[in-house]
Amino acid sequence: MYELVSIRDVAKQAGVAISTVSKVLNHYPNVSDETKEKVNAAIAELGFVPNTIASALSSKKTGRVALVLDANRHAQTVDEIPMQYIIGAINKAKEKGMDIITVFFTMIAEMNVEEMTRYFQSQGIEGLVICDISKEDITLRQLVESSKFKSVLIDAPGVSENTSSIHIDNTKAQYEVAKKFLEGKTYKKILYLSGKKNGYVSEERLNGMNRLADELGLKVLVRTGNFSELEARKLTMQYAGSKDAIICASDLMAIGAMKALIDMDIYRPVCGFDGVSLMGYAGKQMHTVRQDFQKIAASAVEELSRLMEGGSGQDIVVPHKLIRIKYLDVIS
Amino acid sequence: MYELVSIRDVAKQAGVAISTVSKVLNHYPNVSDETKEKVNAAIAELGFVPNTIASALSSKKTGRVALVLDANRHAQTVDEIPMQYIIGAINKAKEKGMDIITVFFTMIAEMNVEEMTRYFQSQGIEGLVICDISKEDITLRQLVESSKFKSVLIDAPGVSENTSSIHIDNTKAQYEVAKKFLEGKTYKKILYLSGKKNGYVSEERLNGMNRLADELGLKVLVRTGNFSELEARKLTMQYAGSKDAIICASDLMAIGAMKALIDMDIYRPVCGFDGVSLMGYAGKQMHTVRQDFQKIAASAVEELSRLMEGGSGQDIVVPHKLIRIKYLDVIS
DNA sequence: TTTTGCTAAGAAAACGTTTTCCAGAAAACG
DNA sequence: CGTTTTCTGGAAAACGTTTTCTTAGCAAAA
Repeated sequence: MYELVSIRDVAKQAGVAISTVSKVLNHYPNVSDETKEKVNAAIAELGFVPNTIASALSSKKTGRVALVLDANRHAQTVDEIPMQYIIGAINKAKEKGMDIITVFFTMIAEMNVEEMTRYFQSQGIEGLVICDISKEDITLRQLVESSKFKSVLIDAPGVSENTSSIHIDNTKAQYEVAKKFLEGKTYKKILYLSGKKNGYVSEERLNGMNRLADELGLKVLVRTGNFSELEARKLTMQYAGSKDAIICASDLMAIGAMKALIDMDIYRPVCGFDGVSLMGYAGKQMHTVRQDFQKIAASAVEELSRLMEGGSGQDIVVPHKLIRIKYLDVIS
Repeated sequence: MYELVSIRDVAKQAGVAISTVSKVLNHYPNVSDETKEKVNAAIAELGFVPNTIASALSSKKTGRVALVLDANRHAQTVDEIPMQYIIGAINKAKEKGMDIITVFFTMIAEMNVEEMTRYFQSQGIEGLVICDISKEDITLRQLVESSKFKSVLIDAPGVSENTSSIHIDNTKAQYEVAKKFLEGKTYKKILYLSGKKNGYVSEERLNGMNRLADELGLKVLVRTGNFSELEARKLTMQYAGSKDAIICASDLMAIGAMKALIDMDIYRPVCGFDGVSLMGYAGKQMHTVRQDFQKIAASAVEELSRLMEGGSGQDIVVPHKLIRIKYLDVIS
C-alpha cells in the first residue's frame, strides 16, 4: 500500500490538530466554518482520502457486509438470479458507503455457529444479507438468531430486533399467476411442480396453489421438482400425459417441463414463476411472475443499513408483476 | 463489532508477551516448540481469531483484491460469464486467504486515474483482476500502467513488471473452430460477426478468421456485432441471405443469428465462440470454443497472489476446447 | 469585577495488530 | 574458563484513525 497522505499531513497543512481534521471529516458539530474551510482546502490540495482500515479499527465500525448466496444456485450456471442479487447489492452498498463481501454457502457449510461468528467477526463483517436460506440451513439460522449481527433475509421469514425479512407475497403471487393462466380455460387436472421441500418460498407458493385449487375445484398433483430443470423434466415425462396443464414454482422448472413436452411430442400449457430472461431463450410464451431481483437486493442492503443504525427488524413485502414472457421482451 | 478476545488475552492466558503470540501466528522462525504449543493451546481455548483489520493496519498488507467487471456485460442479464468469473475468483481467494471486492466499471467510470488510485487505496486494495478491458478504457489502463497496484488482466494484453495477462489463444481458437466448422463443407461466402471494435479479443479472433480465409480462399464479410445478440440479429437479417454460413465471435451473437434465421425462415449453419450453457437453451447444436471461465478467474487470482509476493508479470495462455454444444450437455 | 456557561480546538489514549530492536541465557569456541 | 555467537522472548513503537477529556477564550449573567 502506498499511503501518500494521512490525516496528519492534512492537519499540518491546515495548521490545526489531527482531531480537528477528523471532526471535519465526520461532520462533528463543534467546528467553526472557518476551520472547516481551511481543512477542506488542505484535503483538496493534498488529495487526501481517509484510510478506511484505520478508521474501522479505531471506530470499530467497518461498514462491511456479507452477501451470502446459496451454493446450489450457481451449480446451475444458467441461473441469472444470484448475479442480479450481486449487482443490486453492490450498487446500493456503494451508494451507502458500505462494502459488500460476497460469500457462498459452500464456504461456510462445514462451520458451526461459533466458527461462523468468528469468521465473520475477524473479517470485520457487521451485517448479513442472506439469500434463500432454507429450513435446513440450521447453522446459518442460528447465526442469525444469535443476534451477533444485523441481518436481512431475502425470501425467508425471521423478523426480530436484529433481523428483517424481504420478499414478495409468494402465496398471493402463485395464486394470481395460476388464476390468470387458467382464466377462461377448462383445465382441471393440474401437475404442480413445487420447489424445495422445507423451502420457505416453496411452501408459500404451494399454499397459493392450493387456495386456488380449492376455489376452482382443481385436481392438483404436487411433486417436488427441487427448482431443478432436470428434475422438472423427469417429472413431466412421468406425469404430464394424464394432466391438462403444468404449473411450476420456478421458470427453470418450467423450461425443463417445456423441453420434456417437446421431446414427448405432446402439448400442455405451462405456467412459470420468477420472470427470468432465460425464459426468452426457450422461445416460448408463458405466464409467469416477474420479480425484480436487483431491486430486492438493493432494498435488502438499504434495510440492513437501517438496522445497523439502530432500527429494529421488520417484514418487507415487495410488489411483483404478472407477465407474459416472450422472446422480444428479452432482447429488445 | 463484538471483539471478544484479542491477542492480548491470548498472551496473558499463555503467559507470554503479545509479540510472541504474534510471532506464533505468523510462523516466525525464532520461537521454541514449547512456546508455540502453549500459545496454540491458549488460542484454541479462547477461540481467538486474529482481527484482520488491525493486522492490515499494522502490517500494511490487506490481502484485499478488486475484481473489476465490465459494465456492459451484465446489461445483458443472460450473460453468465461474469458470474463464472466471480465464483472462480472468490473460491480461489478464500483458499489464499485473500478478500475479493467486486467492482463494476460503471462505478469508477467517471473517475480519473488519481481518483481511482485513491479510491482503491483508501479501500486498502492491493491488486486488481480486470476482466475484458478494452482499448477505450483509457483510465483503467493508465491505472494499471501506473504500477501502483499489481494487476492481472483477463482477456487483454499488457505484461509488465507489475502486470500479468491471462487468456486463451483467441487467434488460434477462432481459426480452429472455424476450420472444424467448415470441414468437409463447401461454404465459401461467410458472414463473420466480430465483437467490439478496439476489443483485444475481438481483433485476435478476427485475425484467426482472416488467416483461415486466406488459407481456404474464403470470401468473408466482416461486420461488428458488438457482442450483442440484438446487433447480431439485425446483421443476420441484413446479410445472411447472400451467404453460405455465419461465424460469430461469441455465442450470444450466435444465438441472435440463429433466432434471426428462424424468423427469416432460411437455414444457414452457425458457428459460435465461448461455450456458454445458455447456448443449450437455444435448442440447437453448434460448433463453439469452450472456455472455462471459473478456472480462468481462479488462475488470475493465483497469479495476482504471485505478483503480490514479488513475482514479475508474465503472459499466461490457458487451453481452450473445441466442442459441439447441445441441450443435453447442459442439463445433465 | 467575579462567576458561570458555552464554544472551539487541541492533547492524548485507544483500537489490535506487526515488527524492530534489545536483553538475557545458553551454546559453541578457542 | 573467558569470550563470542546463537537463540528465544519481551518491550515498545508504529500503523492512521476516532473519541474522550481538557483547556483556553470569551460572552453573558450575577
